[in-house]
Amino acid sequence: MHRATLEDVAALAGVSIKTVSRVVNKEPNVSATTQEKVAAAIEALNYKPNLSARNLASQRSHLIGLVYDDPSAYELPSAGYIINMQEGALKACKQENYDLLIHPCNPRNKRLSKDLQALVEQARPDGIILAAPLSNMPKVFNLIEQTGTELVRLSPGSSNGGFSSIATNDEEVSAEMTAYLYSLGHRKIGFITGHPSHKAVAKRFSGYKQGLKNCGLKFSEALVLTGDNSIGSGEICGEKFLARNAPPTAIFAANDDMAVGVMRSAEKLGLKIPDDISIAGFDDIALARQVYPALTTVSQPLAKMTENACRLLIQAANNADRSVVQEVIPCRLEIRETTGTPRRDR
Amino acid sequence: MHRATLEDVAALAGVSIKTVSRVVNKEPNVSATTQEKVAAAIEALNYKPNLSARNLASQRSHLIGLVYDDPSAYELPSAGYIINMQEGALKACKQENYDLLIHPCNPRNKRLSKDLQALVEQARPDGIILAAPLSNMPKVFNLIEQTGTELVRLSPGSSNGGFSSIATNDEEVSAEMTAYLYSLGHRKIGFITGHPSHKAVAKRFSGYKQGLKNCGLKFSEALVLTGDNSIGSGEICGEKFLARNAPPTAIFAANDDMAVGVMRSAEKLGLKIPDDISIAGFDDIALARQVYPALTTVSQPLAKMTENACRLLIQAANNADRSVVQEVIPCRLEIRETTGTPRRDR
DNA sequence: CGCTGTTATGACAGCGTTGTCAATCTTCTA
DNA sequence: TAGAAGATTGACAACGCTGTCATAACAGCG
Repeated sequence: MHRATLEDVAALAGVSIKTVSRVVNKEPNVSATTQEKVAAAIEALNYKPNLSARNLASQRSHLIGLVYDDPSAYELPSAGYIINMQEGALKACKQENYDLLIHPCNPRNKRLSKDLQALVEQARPDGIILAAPLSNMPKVFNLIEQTGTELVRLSPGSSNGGFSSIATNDEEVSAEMTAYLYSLGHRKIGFITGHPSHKAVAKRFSGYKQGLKNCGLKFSEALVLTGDNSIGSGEICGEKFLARNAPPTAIFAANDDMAVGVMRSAEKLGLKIPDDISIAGFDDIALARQVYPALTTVSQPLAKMTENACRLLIQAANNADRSVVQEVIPCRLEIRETTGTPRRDR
Repeated sequence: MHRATLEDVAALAGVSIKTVSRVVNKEPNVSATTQEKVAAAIEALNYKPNLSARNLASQRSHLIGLVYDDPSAYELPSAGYIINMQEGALKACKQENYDLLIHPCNPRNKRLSKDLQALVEQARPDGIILAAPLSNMPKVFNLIEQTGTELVRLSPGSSNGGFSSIATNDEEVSAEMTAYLYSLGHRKIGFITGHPSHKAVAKRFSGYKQGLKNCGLKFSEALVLTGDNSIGSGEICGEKFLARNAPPTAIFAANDDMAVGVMRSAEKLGLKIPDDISIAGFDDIALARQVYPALTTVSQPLAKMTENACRLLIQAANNADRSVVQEVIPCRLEIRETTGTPRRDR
């Protein structure tokens, strides 16, 4: 099955291939009548530009690479996270006539550098989106920078002046969640922090402290336990909190998995959620909606983040405009069923 | 940053570009000494072939399209499903030096045809993998066939002679699960079937019937309820079953979501799983491992399926060998904690 | 030693675009 | 109305590779 080329269209429209190319690419300085003739010919022949030829001639690949932690190396709950990121990136790519290359990779693997180099040097995407936690590994983003490929980091732990990034307001929204718990009547709000390597967790913790301060509560080390981001660790921390004589009336966990763990520990003790204990998480993973009662949490605008990142990269590819952009997109409190007014008698 | 081309390598090695091309593509008839010289030059210049140029010249895109139902149009639990499919396809692509284009699409959208046409005619992948349930829509696969793009259908409801496909043994493994419940001592095994449009569900139901037969139990309509594949419908069916005077001692649901619904209904009634009631699902979604107790289910070799599909397509692209292959990959029983010996006193 | 058949190598023409630059045609200004 | 400025169009050379075909080198044979 033969596919129409510029030449075919040009012949039918009675113009040169360059003029057709101009119409296809919406370049200026083509008369209205010519445009119509060409458009008709394109329609008649169902002409679609050949991407390989276009890419070769224009020295661009019209490809964006989305690089993230390989989920098959872990437990699977991160799937929803990845799908959300893909969704946003796909949306932007589709609109801009780009294609998306997904590239899960395992940072614990020694071949990581080779692997990334393969992406950059083989497929040669016009830009790369680097998701957390990879976005916080200098080894990774320096490698990409060296190749000269445009880069946007997602949720960077610390803003590095040299790179564009899209971040969320983890700290502020954590303070907001704390204030929300306060507003329900809670005065003893426990916090479960997570693995320290996860930069976002540190921000959430500091947001919690700020939130207490804003409400006029004072921070107490006794109300903080440390987990490792897993459901199991949340369960253990939950048990510790709830075994106390005067346990907190609300527990805010730095991620959803740990919050679900706390829910399990409460169920085991026969406590009623949220009457006996309010629980809040962070991330809004799919599980947060699937547990019963549904978990109050913070949802991150993941799709929006990758979408904007894509747009940034495509813009840079178009303009050769290498300005550094650092955007912050706010998270949203997702109030569901695990938070409520504390019991009078506690 | 200038990238080495064939010409650069050829100059350094003192041969023609065609010879370098031969070495790169492992074509025959290059002397050992020449090969070494060229290999050294490639190494020295860190030469990587330009895919656009290669694709343009060879009339192939070295791209595989993975087409599946858009998860953002639904609830999100399907994320794990998609990630698994991507995983297998990525593995095969990486090995064969192909790239993967992911293409979620919404079959309820009127622009579906346009959308698929855009994929086929713009990106021009060398092959397309069509996931269920899209793989069962003639409108969809006929459209792709018309474009002449190589196609593999995943889990086709009915084998259509004209297309290659990768399927699972849903029927057999459902019989196996039924037999497993029998072997635990269950003699009254309920089944919850799902939305009839889901072809796989019908196969699972018929497998259940076959399983009963194999065990010498006789099938009874009274032990079958119909849900709609959702958690909620599973909960309702569970309530109906468990409210009976002599409820089944085991319930096998046609998918995990409904099985989780049954778990909820049992919990509400204060029943202990698996002592009071055994529950089994099908799919092995992430949630199956996250609920407590963990759900006994059937896991589908999704990654393996897409991996093989990819291989098939790439082979076809290489050989111009258009033979139709219909492969069946067996599922695995995932025995976890929701199934056990039935109580004596029931 | 000349002939044939095989192996090894290179020259060169595409592949279907885009980018550059020159040519032509209009329109406007003085 | 000549000349300048701008708008419109096309010729042609890249882009970096693969495929085809011609040629060169070399072996085996009578």
